[in-house]
This record gives sequence, C-alpha cells and structure tokens, in this order.
Amino acid sequence: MKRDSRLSGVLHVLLHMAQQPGPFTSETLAKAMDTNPVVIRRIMAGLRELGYVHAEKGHGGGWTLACDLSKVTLRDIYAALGSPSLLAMGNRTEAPGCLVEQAVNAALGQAFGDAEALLLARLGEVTLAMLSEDLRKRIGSRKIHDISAHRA
Amino acid sequence: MKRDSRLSGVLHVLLHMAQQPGPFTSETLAKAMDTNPVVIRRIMAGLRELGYVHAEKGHGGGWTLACDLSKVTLRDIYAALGSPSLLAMGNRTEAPGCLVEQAVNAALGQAFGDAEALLLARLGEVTLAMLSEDLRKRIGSRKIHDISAHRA
DNA sequence: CTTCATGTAACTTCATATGTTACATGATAG
DNA sequence: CTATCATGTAACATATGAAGTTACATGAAG
Repeated sequence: MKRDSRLSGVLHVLLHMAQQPGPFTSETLAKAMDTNPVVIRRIMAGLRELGYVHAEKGHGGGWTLACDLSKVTLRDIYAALGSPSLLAMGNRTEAPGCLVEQAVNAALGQAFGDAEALLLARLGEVTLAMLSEDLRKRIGSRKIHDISAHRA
Repeated sequence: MKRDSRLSGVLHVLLHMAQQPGPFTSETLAKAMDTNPVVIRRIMAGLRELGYVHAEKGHGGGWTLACDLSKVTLRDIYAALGSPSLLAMGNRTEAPGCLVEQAVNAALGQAFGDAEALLLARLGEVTLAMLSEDLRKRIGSRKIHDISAHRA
C-alpha cells in the first residue's frame, strides 16, 4: 500500500521554520521539500485552522509559527492532518454477522488496537521543541565533525 | 488509504477449514468469503509454499490444512502473505541528506518501529489453535443463547 | 477423454496520496 | 488606484496497490 508521508512532510516544514524567523512562502517551503506549493498549502491547512501556524497574504506574506513549540506534540500535528489511518491493514468487515469473522476480528482488533495506541502514545511524548532541539544538536555535531575533518 | 485485508481474509478461510474436515475448493471458500475463487488462490499461494496448507487438483481436490495449528501463529501467516507493510504512514525519504529530514525520521522512525514491533509481537502470541478454540467457544455460547431465547 | 480443480497471467476497478493547472481573494507597494 | 504577490481552493492528472474478473494452461479423477 502506498504510504502516507504527510506527517513526515509537515514536520519537515515546521522544523525548517523553527530554525529561522519567517515568514516563509509556500513556494520557498516547496523548494526545500522538492514538491509543489499547493501541496504545502494543503498539508498546512489543518494546522492553520488549529492555530499552530499563521498565514498572511500579499507582499511579505507567507507562513509563520504561531504556537509554543514545547506545548505541541507530534500527536497534535497528526490530529491536525485529520488523523489519517495509521495501519495499512484492517479487518475485512467491521461488525460481521459471521462468527468466524468475529473471532478473527477480535484477535486482530486487539493487536491492531494495541499497536495504534502505542504509536499515538509515542507521538504524544515528542514535542516540536524536542525535535527542534535534536535538530540543533545534529547541526552542531556536524559542524564540529566538519571542522575536525578539514583541519585536524 | 485503502486497507489491506488479506490477513483478515486468509485467517477467515483457515478458521473455516479448521471447523470441519476438507478438502475445500476455492469456489466453496470464495462463497463463504463473498469473493472470487482466484482471490482465494492468490492469498493461499504463500501458505501453500510454506507448507501450511496443501492443494490438490482434479475431482475431489481442493485445499486442506497441513500444519499443526498450535504451532503456527498469526505472525507466521502474516509472513506467508509476504510481510506486507503494517503502517499506513512512513517517512518521506529514507536515508536523507537533509539534517532536518534526518531529525524527523529519527523521531518518527522510533515511534513507527515501536508500533510495528508491538504488532508483530502480538501476532506472534496468537496461534491458529487459539483462534479456533475461541471460535468454538463463540459457537457454543451462541447455541446456548439461542436455546434460551427460543425455549426459556 | 471428459470433467473438475488448481496455477497464473492479464486486465479492470477502486481508493487515495501526490502533483499540477487555473483562478478567485486579499494584502502591500508604488 | 492598480499592479504584484501570496494564500485558498477547486478541478484534473498521475501513480500505486488491493481487490475483482476473465481466460487459459496444467494436471488429477472418473
């Protein structure tokens, strides 16, 4: 099944925005993501409605962060995308009359439910601020690495 | 995203087969599943290759169980289907050069990996025999329920 | 040798993420 | 005021993969 990469994509955008002051146009962000400006507007629409980002039209317009990064988790962002389905597999039929199907659904539903719950919990543990901090560390360590590689 | 229901479907077939002696033709199984015989053959192909089921051609032919149901787990069946992807979401790019993408992938990859591991572990805990036993209980309790409903 | 059943390729259908074009809306610069 | 810039959004195109279907080859039983 084709994998949904909107969460990955929108986080990429947000992290770029957190690295420097805005605003950023959809076109700028689209180039950084190697995609189309309309795709950016589409995945950002839900975040705008929830107040996580702000969009301004006209000259000097574009997208700006409008939330406390330490208060928003990856789960919040996932929800802002409309909570698309997490699992690629599911039961053939929900609420089946057939007892066989009910037995199968019960077993699979348990496993699927547990996995979904864990994934949502994990996403809820990570804030955008934590992601941004991790990114800064990566940038920092790469700079050190580059220096040592070129001058040591 | 369209959900893959092959695991659900093939378990349904196996449980039906476990309820009474075979063999079962693809057409019979397809009717019980309200689908096409070719779909049955397709999802059973992997199980046949791994020896979980046996197929016989010609008059009196069809599918028969060829494994110890207490030794085969839902995870084994999942693997027999070719281990299709479990999650509907994924990273935009694997092995990205961009540090931002790496930071995003690290966070999401952790959450995704944990959820996948849990799901596989859960599937590995359930054997076909356990499923079949659960089904018998459901059949039994429904009979009792029906009797009480009609004659009490 | 006819019938039945599997094995498999090829095609159609359907859902959905993604990409693209087109145009309306609104804000700013001059 | 008007030209330009940027978002908002509808509409359409493309790509992928599961599921359904048709067609036919293969092989076993009567």
